[in-house]
Amino acid sequence: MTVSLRRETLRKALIDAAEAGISARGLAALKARDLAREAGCALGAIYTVFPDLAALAVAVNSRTFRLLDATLREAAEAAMAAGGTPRAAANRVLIALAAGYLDFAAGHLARWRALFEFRMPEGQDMPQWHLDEQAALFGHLERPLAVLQPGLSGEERALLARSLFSAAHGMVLLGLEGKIVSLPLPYLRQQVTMVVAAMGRGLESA
Amino acid sequence: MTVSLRRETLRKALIDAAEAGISARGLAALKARDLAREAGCALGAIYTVFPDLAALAVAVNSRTFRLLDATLREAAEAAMAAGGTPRAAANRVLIALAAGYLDFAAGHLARWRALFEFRMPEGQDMPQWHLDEQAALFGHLERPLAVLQPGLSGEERALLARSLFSAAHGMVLLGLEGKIVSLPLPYLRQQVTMVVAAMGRGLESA
DNA sequence: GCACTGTTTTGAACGATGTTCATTTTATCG
DNA sequence: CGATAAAATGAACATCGTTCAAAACAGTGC
Repeated sequence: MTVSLRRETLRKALIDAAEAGISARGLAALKARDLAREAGCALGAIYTVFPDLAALAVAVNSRTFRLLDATLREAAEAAMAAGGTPRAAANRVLIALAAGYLDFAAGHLARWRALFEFRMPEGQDMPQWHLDEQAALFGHLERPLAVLQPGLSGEERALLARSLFSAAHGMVLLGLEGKIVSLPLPYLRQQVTMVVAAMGRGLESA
Repeated sequence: MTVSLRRETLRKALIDAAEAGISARGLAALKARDLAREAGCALGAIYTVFPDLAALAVAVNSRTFRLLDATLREAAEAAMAAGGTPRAAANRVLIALAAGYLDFAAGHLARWRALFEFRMPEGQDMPQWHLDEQAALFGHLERPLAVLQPGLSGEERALLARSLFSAAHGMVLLGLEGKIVSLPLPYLRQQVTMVVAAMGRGLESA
């Protein structure tokens, strides 16, 4: 009992330290010895709680996904609440989701990058529960799409949601890539909303 | 004279070995000792030709960018040659570029991934000539966009080209991500062309 | 208290890695 | 050929993630 409590405490301390390190210096700076020092434990103690550093990185990414999920949910609800026709609201939600995604990425740059930079070590693959967390993000898009494209089957809608998310993700990714040469955030946001709006119009006139 | 020839030979042998290694086992498997063995040189010899392994990775990526550039040019020309109105041709070119990009990524998966997985070591940044190679890809999109959106300024068109490329890149990236859960290529190609076509329609009706 | 036993924690040690640089080899020239 | 400069070499170093024999600890019976 006390034992597992101690382990749980250490687990949290390690995730906290890893999250802080990633936020400050990026995923590549996740070093076992730094973590042990930061969390106040022995080097080997890390491996009594996580099988390896990859599992710790997944734990951090899982936190980030949950935060992103909450952020997108909030953005969608705010856009939905503004009234208007269902189609207008749905279009607003799509744009709000894209803009919200961009703002999240820009506002938590290092942690957001870690979501996609991270690769499982050779031979292992992502735990299913983490893949599910990722897939859940697409769900935010499916609701407005159901309004805009009521003729689509559930599977078709899921595919389209995935594609739209991916397109927005690409714009955010390449838009934030170079810290120096990249666009100022407001211009980038304008581009993202413009393209998403164009996709919305194009889909309606399909 | 003979000296610089020998260096040039070694340089090519190293890039060849690195390219083969990346193609077969990914960017993460770029190991100095493997390269030296493969290229038939001493470990230290690598550092007489490249300042570090990052520079070697950039050399490989540069090759890949040139190959991608040629592939996209070919795809655009083929789509252009099919005739029809200028607008129809331009729309075809946009779709052909997206599909061509997808096929390139799927057909040279590991090398294509290396283009975007690679990060410069702390403190250094990408050589400008390599950034230029990347930016040149957007140029392929600017020509059809000039037809579809003649009212745009050069800068606006460049921005839009960048955004459209980024959107397509995102779809390809996430579409090819999971080796297991990912879509079969034909379905993915259909999604990409569908979304790109929708963006084209949406932009026309802006 | 103490001895015995099983569990948990620890950090030195291991194997890999990128990079350096004293040493060795090779080339050049008088 | 001998002397000197240039180039190539690979052992050595610093830094990783990870392991595991040893030490510290916790419980139990007497």
